[in-house]
Amino acid sequence: MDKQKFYITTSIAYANAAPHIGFALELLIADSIARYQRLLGKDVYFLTGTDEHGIKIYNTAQTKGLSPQQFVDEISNEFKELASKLNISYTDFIRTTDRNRHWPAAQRVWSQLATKGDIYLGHYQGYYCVNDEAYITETDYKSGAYDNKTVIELSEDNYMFKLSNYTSELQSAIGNTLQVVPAHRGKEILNFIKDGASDVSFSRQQDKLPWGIPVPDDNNHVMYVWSDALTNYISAIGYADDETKFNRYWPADVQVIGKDILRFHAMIWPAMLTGLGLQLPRNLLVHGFITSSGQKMSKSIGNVVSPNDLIDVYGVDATRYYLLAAIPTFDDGDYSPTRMQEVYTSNLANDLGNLVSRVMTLANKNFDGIIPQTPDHHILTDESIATWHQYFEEFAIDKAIGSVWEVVRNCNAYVDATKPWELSKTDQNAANQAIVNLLHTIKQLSVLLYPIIPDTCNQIRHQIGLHPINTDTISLDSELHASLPVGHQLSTSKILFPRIET
RNA sequence: CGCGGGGUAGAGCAGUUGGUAGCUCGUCAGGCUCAUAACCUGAAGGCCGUUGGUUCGAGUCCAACCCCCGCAACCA
Repeated sequence: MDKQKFYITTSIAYANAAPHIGFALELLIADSIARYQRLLGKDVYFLTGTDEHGIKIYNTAQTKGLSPQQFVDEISNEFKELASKLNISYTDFIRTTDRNRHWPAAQRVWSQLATKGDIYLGHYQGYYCVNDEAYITETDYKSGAYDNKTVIELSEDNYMFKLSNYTSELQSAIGNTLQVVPAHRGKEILNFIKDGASDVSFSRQQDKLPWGIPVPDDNNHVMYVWSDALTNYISAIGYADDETKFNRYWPADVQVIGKDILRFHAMIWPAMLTGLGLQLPRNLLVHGFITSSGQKMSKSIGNVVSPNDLIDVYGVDATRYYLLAAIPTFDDGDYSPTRMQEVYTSNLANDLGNLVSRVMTLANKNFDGIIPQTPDHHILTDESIATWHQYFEEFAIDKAIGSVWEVVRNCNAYVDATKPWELSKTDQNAANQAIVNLLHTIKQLSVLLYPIIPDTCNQIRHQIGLHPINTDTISLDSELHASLPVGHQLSTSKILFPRIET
């Protein structure tokens, strides 16, 4: 295997509730990057998964009368179903309850850090809610949410991780060996640790947290979230049991996360890796949150948007398009039914769908769908292709899509400018030429948009008589530049995005 | 209090090193008929948060202030 590797991860979703649209966004960002990298011919390893330990899960399972394992099996499946419904091209799905792959790796990480002296027995001081049987944060406590419950302040033995030892390493890594995208998120972290990072607790007492990975050599303790969940990124690729695989794929090229878990991924995780003597992930891509009609999504407001509902009404690709194109990749974005309808109708049905439809009809009417000549004009310029590449390399998915849409609009303008239906009355050859030029561009679009709306791209390719994109064998250059051969037969035309009335 | 982000046409956003303010959607008016009543062209619409400063000239630099959002460490 001489292909260049590309390792990309999403965060692992916490398996205590049904999938949220925010996680759909994260899956899609990662998926579009993974697909793009495959177009470049790389051997892409795309990891996602679920985080299945912790007191919340333990308690929720009890409430439902299920064992914790039964419960997380169910939830984990829901996440897998969402991923397949969204057409996510992941290559691996890691679960933190996986005792064959994950536990040994997490325990190995622990032992190595302990041997190095980075883990010590210290004290956790904080709040604990007796009713919920859960540790809570000071912020939670002060928020008022626990006013009716019994909250005690406690101090107990916990294993701590010497994050404080790694302050200077983190400071020199962020923005260099570890790129935080967008860069201002990195600044946020640097600012935060400028007076030094504090140690974090790595374990909880087994009697209070019965659902987790045992700490090596101490039965009274169970791993707390950081040492457990963060290691998924290396446990999945064989940190404990497959050195060859591990050496091939680590370090990760991109780790996609939400802004809520930035600190853990930009501080604790790189510190752990440094302690283990491993390289840091090259990029940490931080996306924002989705608001619902301008408001924070919350159950109490009742404005939570389910990714499944969107897919049911608009289809996978329209959902993918909305989340990737209409939500800025690096910032918060808004979802509203009105905007969804607008984006669907305007961009997908009118711009793209109608373009394909009108060109197919022209091709059938003018030369029975049999390609009569080769293109002589490029609507898609090399410059546009370069821009597309650049945005994908920068992970600015929304901008990459925007650059392609310019081409779509240029195609529509080109149809109107050349007027093949009029030309054909006086100069059939010129009319055919314009149509061939358009078909060639549509073929190119089916490649450029593949990372975003893969099904649609393959449908377009089917209509113009081409095989689906096969990223195992693709050569991006020839796929983009080779024209449909003279004599090539197009297939039948079909509406890509039917109008949806609401 | 502190740190980070943001305040630009009705809405959502771009605006590189300072030099006549752009894009998408929406609105209005034309054009076209190949197409999913789709497409194309044009127009209207902005004291670029406020005030002061630097400059021949600032959305773009400096200062102060106002408003919105996030973070404020164990939230899995």
